[in-house]
Amino acid sequence: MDRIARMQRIWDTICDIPAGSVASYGQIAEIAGIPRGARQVGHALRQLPDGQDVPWHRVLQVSGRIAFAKGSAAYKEQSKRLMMEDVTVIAGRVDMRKYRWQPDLDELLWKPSAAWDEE
DNA sequence: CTGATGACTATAG
DNA sequence: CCTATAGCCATCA
Repeated sequence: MDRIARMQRIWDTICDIPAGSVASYGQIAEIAGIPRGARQVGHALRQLPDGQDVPWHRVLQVSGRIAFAKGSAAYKEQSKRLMMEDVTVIAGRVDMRKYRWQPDLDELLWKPSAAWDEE
């Protein structure tokens, strides 16, 4: 799997996160078929071109914290977007137990590109 | 090839 | 809860 395909799968997986839910970098990596690829998810998002419909703001650290430095422009933007989806953000933190995305088997089967077709 | 880096994570104190 | 450490792994100089 080359660099482009990996990015594409990461973006595709993030696009599956429903509004009002969030996921961690590691969770996205795992679903995209890249175990221990949390940093690669961050890397793919860093390269994300503007004007794309990828809901990058729904991706948080496993602790529920926003990955950007508190007060930075990106931090504010992400916080704002989450609030717009009725996700409560307190001091840059989200309650993962409440908002964490939990795709069921059907949802995964519906998008085979994600979980098992790695070759 | 080697070492540094980073939108990460798990663990220990 | 926070910091420090140690793994992690694709990229890049």
